[in-house]
Amino acid sequence: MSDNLTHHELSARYDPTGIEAPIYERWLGRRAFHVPAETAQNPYVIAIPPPNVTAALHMGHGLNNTIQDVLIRYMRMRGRDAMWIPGTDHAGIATQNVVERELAGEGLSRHDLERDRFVQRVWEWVDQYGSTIIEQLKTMGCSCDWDRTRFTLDDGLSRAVREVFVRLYEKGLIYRGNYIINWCPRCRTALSNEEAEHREVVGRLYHIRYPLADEDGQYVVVATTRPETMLGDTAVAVHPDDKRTRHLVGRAVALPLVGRRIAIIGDEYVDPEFGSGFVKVTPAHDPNDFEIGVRHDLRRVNVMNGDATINEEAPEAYRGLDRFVARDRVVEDLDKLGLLVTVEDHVHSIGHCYRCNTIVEPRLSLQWFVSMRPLAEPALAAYREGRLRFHPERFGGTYEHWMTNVRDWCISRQLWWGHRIPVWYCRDCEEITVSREDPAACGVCGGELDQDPDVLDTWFSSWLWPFSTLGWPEETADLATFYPTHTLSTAPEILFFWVARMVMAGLEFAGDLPFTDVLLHGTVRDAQGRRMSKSLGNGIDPLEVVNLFGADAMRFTLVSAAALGTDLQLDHQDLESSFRVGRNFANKIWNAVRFALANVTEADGSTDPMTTDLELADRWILSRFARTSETVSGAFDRFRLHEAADAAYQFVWGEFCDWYLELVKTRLKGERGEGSRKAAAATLASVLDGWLRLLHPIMPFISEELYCHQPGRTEEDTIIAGPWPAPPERWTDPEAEAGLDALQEIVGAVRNLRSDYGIDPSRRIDVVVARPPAAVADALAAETEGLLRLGRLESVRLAEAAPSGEPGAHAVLRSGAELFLPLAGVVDVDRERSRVSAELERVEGLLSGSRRKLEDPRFTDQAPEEVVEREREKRRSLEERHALLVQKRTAFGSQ
RNA sequence: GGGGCGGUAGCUCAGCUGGCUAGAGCGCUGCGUUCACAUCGCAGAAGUCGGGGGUUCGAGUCCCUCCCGCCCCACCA
Repeated sequence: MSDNLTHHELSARYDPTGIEAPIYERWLGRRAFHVPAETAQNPYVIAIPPPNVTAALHMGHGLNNTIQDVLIRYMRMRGRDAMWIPGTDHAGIATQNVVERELAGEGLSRHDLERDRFVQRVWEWVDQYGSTIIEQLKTMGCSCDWDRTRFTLDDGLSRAVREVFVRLYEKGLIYRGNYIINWCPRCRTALSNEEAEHREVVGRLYHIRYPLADEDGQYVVVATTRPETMLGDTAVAVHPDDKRTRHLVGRAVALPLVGRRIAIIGDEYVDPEFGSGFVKVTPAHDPNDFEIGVRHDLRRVNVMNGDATINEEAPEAYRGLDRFVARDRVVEDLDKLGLLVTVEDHVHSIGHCYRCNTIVEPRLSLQWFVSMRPLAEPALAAYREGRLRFHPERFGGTYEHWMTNVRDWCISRQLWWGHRIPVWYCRDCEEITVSREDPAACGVCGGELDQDPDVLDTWFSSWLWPFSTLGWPEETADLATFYPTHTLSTAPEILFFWVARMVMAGLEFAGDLPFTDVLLHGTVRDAQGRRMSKSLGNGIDPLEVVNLFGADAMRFTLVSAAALGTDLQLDHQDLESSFRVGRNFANKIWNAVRFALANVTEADGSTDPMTTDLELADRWILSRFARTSETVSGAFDRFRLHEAADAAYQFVWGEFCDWYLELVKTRLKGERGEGSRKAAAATLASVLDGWLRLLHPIMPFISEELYCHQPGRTEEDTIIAGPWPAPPERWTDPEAEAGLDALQEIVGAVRNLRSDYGIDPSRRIDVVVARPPAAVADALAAETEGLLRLGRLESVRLAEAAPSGEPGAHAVLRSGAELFLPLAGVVDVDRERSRVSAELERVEGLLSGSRRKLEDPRFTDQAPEEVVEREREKRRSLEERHALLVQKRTAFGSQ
């Protein structure tokens, strides 16, 4: 709270500047986010998806971390020991790339520095820039337990990585082998299947003649999208049953340009329906060909270097050429030899490096892998047994599909930044040492050891995050108390990279699921629906938004725009229009409270409204609050944050401000007596306090600020710790709701007629309500004063019937009552006649539909009783209105 | 080649297990210096819920099919 600020000093406009930061400091000062393991009875835990240390905060982070903070704050107020673990990821390739780029600016490569100095340099970079995103989260209001901040390269987490590697190795689930992997020639490292992003590109399909060896003039035709790989061909395959081609099995072709004699083999892999029926086989550059090679014991000729230039395995003419230059050269040379048959455009999907977008080269390489099948089984079972849930549910299917078809995970990376692979090779014997501790010498022969130069995939530390952050493999109090965590909120694109693997790791190493509920939020897009990205320059900086409108405005806007399972659009060129909803709402809240606080005393806030002489409006708002409270809680419980935001918004703006405050204004001034004032003030104070709490998870700053301004509260009081509103059952009051509903309808009808007839807003007029049902009459009697004020009326009169023969405006209400505004000289008979006719027509339509339903015994027999009853009620109301309207029209007709 | 998502007012989207006289915000039109708020108030116009078929007493909601966007997965050269 701003120092000693009283309600008199609240400005007419909400300005979050100068309010948010001190509140955050106050929370920190009270250690409001910290939960000691020793005292946690009923924990609720979220582990943050650790942002890359290289990352700057973008709207995706804005959304995801808002969601997590909303859940954490909600649970904290509900009395849970809500603990949110923050931290960052070392992001192997991404971070190494950033620093290498920086070096390039100095004309250096990492090799100029050598390994140790390069890694040192990355650490310096991380120390300097690494924590900015964490600082930025604070600006957004994130209530993380900062004492528990972790980094994936921390000592503790590194220990966890080694432990896991060794355990998997000992279990036989980690192996090393020569396989075709995805290779990024720019990053010069292997990638996992997930790290190769497949995108459709228009390429070419080249049809090439391979002359039969020992058979002048005869040839076979193969097709390929990567002609340069022919330099590494070691066979041509046909389907063994293909009548056209099977007779050639056992013969050989002379590989053009290379001159190698290679066999024609029969293999089931070949699709006889496709193309010529002949397939070139390059075991070192294609996963299928690799498999064929295994079956037929073919040579594997790797024709490329790590940078995808052609190596010495190929004829001299091509050596040193980049793969795409070589491709053109090969095609050109084949053409000159008359061996190029056709070239056609061909759309196909090829892998791109997820970090630098370079086209990935499938390449034979010696790498480390994790066998995933055994790990996937329990992870799949957990989902199928309902212990692991996805929101929205459909992602469960995606998860299941991936798990079912999971392939082994290539975990070695030819990088320097990351967790070094804990494997040592003996210089003197064949022994491989895999160890938790760095070994001094070969355990078998005592020879010198060399550690494997590679590091692990960055996700190999991320998949341990929910428990490595809590101290695993040590049996810490944190681990015992806070594991398993509860909710994981993240973007769907890392479902496989991270979420699925965390489930496997949690079950395998920590003995339990890492979380029970996975919340996948949508993508933040720009006004044209494009994904926000640095390269498009269409991103929005959350800090800029916070500066302009405040964190609460941003958070509210994001939450209310992100319905479960949907993307959200924001206009980066018009921040005001994008975030106006939240900004205006914050201002509305500010002013509502400002007004309320000017009208309640300390005593009012501590009075239980139920002990006062409640009037209709009081009973109504208490009832509405009770319902809203339930809706909001239910929505949070089901991860439907947007619904919670929506319900709170509608209640605060549409009910509390638009109706309740308007209705109690004069009462608060004591114009209707002290008892009436007291009831209004106590109700107001109570409901206000309640909805500030409802809003706190989404709008933590303004709710905290205003909460402290309430009478009787001091800076010692905070809203953050709760409690969450739990309105008593007896606040719910259907009768009051019906009464106010009737009042609202009447006010609405009066306003409508006034507006229609262009009656000067300052002119007070009379109204006649004819034949109101008792409940409506009671409501009118209870709130006559409110009705007069809101309808800008001079008087309201109840009557048996609307005056006939008198010029005026008419409306028929849902209750069957009739509204009449005597407006001699204003109301135009023709106009009134057509109004009534139009209304009659509408009612007739509805009525006939309703009758048709009720006359059908199948409806009355089969539909639930309450539905039928509601329909009868509707018909009754429509019939009355219909009769009245007919009467009106007749009256007009006779004039 | 599989799988999924979306198509509801001019725009962005809600509408969950079928009961809706289909909603919100923005925009638009008209009115407004009512003492919390013009970052406001009041009123209004605006929808064949993508097309067609089906199930049902009843369909925006379920099924089939077609059209149009988008996404994910996949080793057809």
